[in-house]
Amino acid sequence: MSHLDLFERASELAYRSCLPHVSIDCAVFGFHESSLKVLLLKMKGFDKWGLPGGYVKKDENLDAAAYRILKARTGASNIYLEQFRVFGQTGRSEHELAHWPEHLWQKQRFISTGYYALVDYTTIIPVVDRISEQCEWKDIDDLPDLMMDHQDILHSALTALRRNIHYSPIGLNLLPKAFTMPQLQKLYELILGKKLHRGNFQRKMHGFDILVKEDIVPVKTSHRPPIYYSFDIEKYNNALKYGLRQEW
Amino acid sequence: MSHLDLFERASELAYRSCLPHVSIDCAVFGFHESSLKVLLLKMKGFDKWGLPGGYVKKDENLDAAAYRILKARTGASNIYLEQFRVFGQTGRSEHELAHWPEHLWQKQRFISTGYYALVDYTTIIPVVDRISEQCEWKDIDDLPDLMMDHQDILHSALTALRRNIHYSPIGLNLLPKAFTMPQLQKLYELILGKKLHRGNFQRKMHGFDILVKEDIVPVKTSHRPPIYYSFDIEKYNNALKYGLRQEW
DNA sequence: TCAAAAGTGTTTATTATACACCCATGA
DNA sequence: TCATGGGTGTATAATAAACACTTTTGA
Repeated sequence: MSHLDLFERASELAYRSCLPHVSIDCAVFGFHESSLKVLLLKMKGFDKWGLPGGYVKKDENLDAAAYRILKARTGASNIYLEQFRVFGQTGRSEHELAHWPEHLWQKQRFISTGYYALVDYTTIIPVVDRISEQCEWKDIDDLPDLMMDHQDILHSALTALRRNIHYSPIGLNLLPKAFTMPQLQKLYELILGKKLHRGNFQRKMHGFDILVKEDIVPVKTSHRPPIYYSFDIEKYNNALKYGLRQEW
Repeated sequence: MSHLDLFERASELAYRSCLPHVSIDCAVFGFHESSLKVLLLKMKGFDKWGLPGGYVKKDENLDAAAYRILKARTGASNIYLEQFRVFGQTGRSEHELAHWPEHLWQKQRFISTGYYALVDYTTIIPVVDRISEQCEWKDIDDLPDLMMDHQDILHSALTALRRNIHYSPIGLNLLPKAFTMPQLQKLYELILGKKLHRGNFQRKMHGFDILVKEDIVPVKTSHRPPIYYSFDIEKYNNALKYGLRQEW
């Protein structure tokens, strides 16, 4: 089946079941090997990458649609999602879809709600579906060309994430269940975009009283193995209500 | 003409010129007589109040629509607007419009983008249009019953405003061109929801170096008349980039 | 003389930021 | 012995928060 046929099919389906003019775009963040990653996909027939997204069923809550879209794309449920901005400029997709036939659903003007998602990199399996040919993690510092206004959306998501760092359980959602102090620090440094003082960071984190030591056999190293921690979720959430203190 | 006839007319017009399923709701804040006000209106045929809102023309940017809606409602252009959240639950308006005929535009499901606006109370003239019978400032601490989920939206707007207080030029937009230090302090106290220490507040504000003394003949008082200030807009905006320091 | 406004001085507590050590661990 | 991680002590600077006092102004 040609790419266009695929999109024709998707178009018909969407006309029947989804709200016109309303869409969702998601910036899915993950943390791996000391860097921040974002889940991108390449649609068949496009040479640029894009954020995963989709449409809202006529009878579906907006948030529920975002969950559904991400579940299909990552296999994971219970994903941490945060709405951060609406993108409603006219002509957002005009240039990109110039060669498509007018009657296609995708050619409509869309008002897109941007969500960012925080996921545990290790538990996600990027899913390539019928209309995409690749779905991969890309390093935030080494992004490919993005389609439409997805560059803006992603940048806006990162800014929102940074602003929310003291009010969102980013550690809980971006790290594996058990993690080390250097990992946690690195994550904060990446999001805040600056180096933090190791000793003070450690003291501060322990001061919040949200970390629990885990008995985990460390991987073999040629030096002292790190201690593994997990979050005391209740205490974590409680601490977040007041904000984990700002500034660094 | 009956209320329903009016809405029928509006409905037809909207079907022709607006994007279906997409709407805007605005929380317009003003400051007057030591209290925070919000602009509410009462639609004909309803006994509850609501936030001003409207729809997006097929060829209009989302932000532009919000400006247009507010300009029509207040007569003011150059209004400070900030998008803060999307409200996309199903059945948001179901209960309220239960008795309306199904074919009306207004009976659709709407995904509504919430904006908050900061305006100078003294320069605004609330406009009653064809479909509303009242448009008035209401005290934030003494609100009437609100229709649909407008209570939520308003609450959410206030929270957003509070979070942005150090990053938005709230003084510039909520106060008249010339204002006094006690007014400015009162405004901060209202938004933050707590008393601030007068001496420290004054010192801090002067420390930001964003205030300019104005030569204004003070109103007659039986005590020392206050000094009038205005903002040095350039310095104000510059200071906001780094945030006007948090916490108080 | 009073009430509201303006302006400063000062103290205390808290926090951020740095620097400097110490020790532990496993190849 | 080295590299990395874990932990702590301490000193300084900056800031928040509180209290107090003085002065100004116009009725």
